[in-house]
Amino acid sequence: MSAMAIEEPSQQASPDGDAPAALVWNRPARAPRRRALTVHRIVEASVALADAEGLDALSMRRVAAEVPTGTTSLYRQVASRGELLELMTDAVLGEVPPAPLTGDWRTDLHALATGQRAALLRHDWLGAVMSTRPALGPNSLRRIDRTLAAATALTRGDITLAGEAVSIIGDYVAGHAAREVAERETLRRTGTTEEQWRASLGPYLHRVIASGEYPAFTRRVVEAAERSFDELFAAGLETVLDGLAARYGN
Amino acid sequence: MSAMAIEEPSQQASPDGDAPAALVWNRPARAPRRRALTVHRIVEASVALADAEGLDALSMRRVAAEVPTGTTSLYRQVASRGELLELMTDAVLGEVPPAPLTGDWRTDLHALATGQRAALLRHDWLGAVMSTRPALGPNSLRRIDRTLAAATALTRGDITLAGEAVSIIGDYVAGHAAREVAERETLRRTGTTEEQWRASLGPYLHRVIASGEYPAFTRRVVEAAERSFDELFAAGLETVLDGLAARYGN
DNA sequence: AGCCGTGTGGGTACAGTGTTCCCAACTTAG
DNA sequence: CTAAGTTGGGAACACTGTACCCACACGGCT
Repeated sequence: MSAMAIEEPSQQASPDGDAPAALVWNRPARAPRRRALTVHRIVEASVALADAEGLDALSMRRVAAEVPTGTTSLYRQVASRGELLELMTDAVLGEVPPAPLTGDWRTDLHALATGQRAALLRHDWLGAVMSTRPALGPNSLRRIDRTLAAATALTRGDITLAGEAVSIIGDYVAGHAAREVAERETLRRTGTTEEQWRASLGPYLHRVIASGEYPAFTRRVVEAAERSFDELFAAGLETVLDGLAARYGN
Repeated sequence: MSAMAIEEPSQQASPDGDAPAALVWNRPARAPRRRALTVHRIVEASVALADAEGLDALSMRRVAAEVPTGTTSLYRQVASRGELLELMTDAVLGEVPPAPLTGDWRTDLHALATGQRAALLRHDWLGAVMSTRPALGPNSLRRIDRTLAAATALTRGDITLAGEAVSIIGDYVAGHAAREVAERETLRRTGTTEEQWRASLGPYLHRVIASGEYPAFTRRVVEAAERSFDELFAAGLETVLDGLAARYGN
């Protein structure tokens, strides 16, 4: 995201010793000196790759090819693929820092939840990683901290109750995003568009409906109005916030 | 679960033709005739294996070894590993059929949500699978149908709103269970007990706290009372149901 | 009674995975 | 100009899912 200007650690940087600079730049053909292999560069390439092709495509060899570097050179910067996933998680959680709190718990929790959802949708692998290993990096902690602070305004200072509230919101957001991402993932995996997928489901759905064993489901499929994920999330989040207000709040 | 008694399709079963039965049982050493390889047996073994050793251990070769049969014989009953996962999902969703509805939406939705959570906790791989591919098997549909029916009592017959409500509850349940399972999974992966894990986190947590950048998180760690997952789920579910009551209800 | 087509079980092979061990090459210090 | 040491990367190992193909046992026919 932030274009970090990487300084070349060349001889010019040395404070004294007027070396013949012109000659330095005329070095063999060795390229302008390969940038050092850093965790940052590895994580950046990994996030781009996972965004574009999914977690399955994120093999160490593919990452190395994208950086580019040798496969096993990665292991000098990163202990394992798992650790790389953790670094990626924290990196993307830091892309958009949480806005400063307004003091109104409902506004603040709404904004934080929406931001979390945005991150989960922007990187569809994020949910899968976070539901496997706990996110403990600084960016993750910052988000948790701000959310707790916002919830404390709701629970009138009770930190235990604030923790409960944060868990409840977090669980809902994670669950909702997971379902939305699952649908995308299915389309990608089967390589179909939404219409094609729906069409391929058609015959089976008809049999299900014809069986008469699922009357409510049938009504749902036949009668119910279509709801977008955005609408559903908006409704769900309001519902949860209403519940929290009733339970803890004023 | 249900101990299905599988009939041996031996020659004895053939109605006529008094074959010399004694000789049949004295066949080479070919065993008393191997049970036929069925999807059922494969799924059963797969569920057991995934429960015991996790999804990562569920390779086709391991499954075949457990059944037992040859690896590639599995592909005659099951098209791919993905399809096997779908079959496993529906199998475990059918283990405990949903109780008949009482008519009180709150009681019914509570029971259905609790049952769903129980399934997700009983098989810790279930959440990961369901958040990758949509569950469309008969047992899954039955659960969805019953939940929709229960929610329809809340929304006074509006099936669109009932669909919303079901999504919201489902998302919360899935999110909560995912977090609980993630913790278990982490312990298993690192091969530590909860205390060991906490201890290994200690130094890092102290640095985090000492940094002073996460005041609310620090309060949470230092002051907040411990909440079990069961307590949290109970509180969260009540909160969501409260919210639904306020939004749709009477 | 003998035979033959059919379908089931399974071995081999291929392209890929994460990771460890080791070595070569380049940079810097003296 | 040499010595030390850090960094990059190749080869190998024990795995993975799955396509292809081949034996073999059984049911129905002649």
